[in-house]
Amino acid sequence: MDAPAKPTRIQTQKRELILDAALDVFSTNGFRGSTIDQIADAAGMSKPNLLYYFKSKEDIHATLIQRLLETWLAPLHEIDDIGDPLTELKAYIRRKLEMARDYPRESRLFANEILQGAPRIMPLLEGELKSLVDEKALIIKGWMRDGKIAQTDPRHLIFSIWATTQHYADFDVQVRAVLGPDRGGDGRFDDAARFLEQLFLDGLRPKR
Amino acid sequence: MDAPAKPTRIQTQKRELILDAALDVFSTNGFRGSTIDQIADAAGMSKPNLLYYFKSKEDIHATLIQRLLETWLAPLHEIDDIGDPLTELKAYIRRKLEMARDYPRESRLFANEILQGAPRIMPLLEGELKSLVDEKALIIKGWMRDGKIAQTDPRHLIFSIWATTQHYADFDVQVRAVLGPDRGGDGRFDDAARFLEQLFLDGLRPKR
DNA sequence: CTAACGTTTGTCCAATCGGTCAAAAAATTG
DNA sequence: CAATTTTTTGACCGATTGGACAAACGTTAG
Repeated sequence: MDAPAKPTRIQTQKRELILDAALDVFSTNGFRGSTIDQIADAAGMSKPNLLYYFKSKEDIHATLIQRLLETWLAPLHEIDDIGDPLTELKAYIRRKLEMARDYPRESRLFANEILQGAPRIMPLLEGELKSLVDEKALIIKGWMRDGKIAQTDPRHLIFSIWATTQHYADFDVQVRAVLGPDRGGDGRFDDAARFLEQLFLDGLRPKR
Repeated sequence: MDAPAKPTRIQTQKRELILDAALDVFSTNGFRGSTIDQIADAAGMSKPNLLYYFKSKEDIHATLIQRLLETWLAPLHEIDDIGDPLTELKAYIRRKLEMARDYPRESRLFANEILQGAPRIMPLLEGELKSLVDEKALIIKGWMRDGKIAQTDPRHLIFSIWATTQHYADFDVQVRAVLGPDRGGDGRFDDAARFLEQLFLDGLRPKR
């Protein structure tokens, strides 16, 4: 009957250590570009030892992806039609930007997966993600009908928020290179936050 | 003295064929995720035959990247302060969106490179790209001083245009999955164009 | 025809890959 | 302590990889 056999303290610790190292490696090299040896090195253990905790490279990656998705969609879940629409959207943009700042590795892991055609999470995109977006698009559409925000395509609005915020994680090296060492430092996320708020609220047309 | 020995007709033809096949393969699998055999298969020739035209996998990739960058920055080059600022920016957004539609493979190749830390093009980002952005940021800053467009950060404005347009190439499978088979079709770029124009011009705050 | 040159491929090689295994080393339990 | 279980590792395996090479094939010029 093979009971699950609850994990020892060492097991949970080491598994966590491996997952953190693997996130480093996978997020910068992609799945195929990463080797078990690299991950084992980064985790400070031998390859067979790593394979004692995870039965394959796929297994590590799958665990990582699954965990990622839970936290990744949380900000979108939080959108509801209770508060003020513009405040709600501003808060969503801010949360997404904070995630790009605080969890850039997760963002890049996700980007790598999508770039390569999402072979491992396609069903999830068409299922859970699509219905979540559909649901939030309806809320946004309601705001538009009530004249609370401008009339536009709610789905492309969501895309544009994803794109602009995740850009600071996924294209980090480019952003840093262009801004130079001065503003490539810590201030760039504050600058981005200010800019995005203005863009999404009022656009570029000058006031008159 | 080893003259360059001008290439035969077959050589230029086959090299082009290989580059096209390699663009397919590299853009969906990344550099390390792609094999010479895959590229050779896609080009309809044997591996040694391919290596007769390019001396290594690196060589193919480098050629591809170099070529990409020439065309990739062309739209940004075209921005000047002769025309009307808002029209100029609208045109830039449109051109970038058309490139995402017509050259998605190039966009993904670039994204893959940046995601992995831009190991092969870092100097170019800090040199050519940075100075080009600096130059255009100055033009945009001028428009802002003249009150032609709203006061904001010109560099983050450029980032947001890159992010929102390239998103439709790099995250294509996600966009399609979320929009569903109906709007995942051909119309999505038109929808995106309409949405982005409104976003960048007037934002989301309702008119009153 | 034949010599010269450009093109193509089958075969091979060393390095690296994901993963196995048995045996040693630690840790835990009685 | 000894017995048992968990953890760690060195050695190894078959498959895949990037690339080399020489031989074969094709084409063209004399």
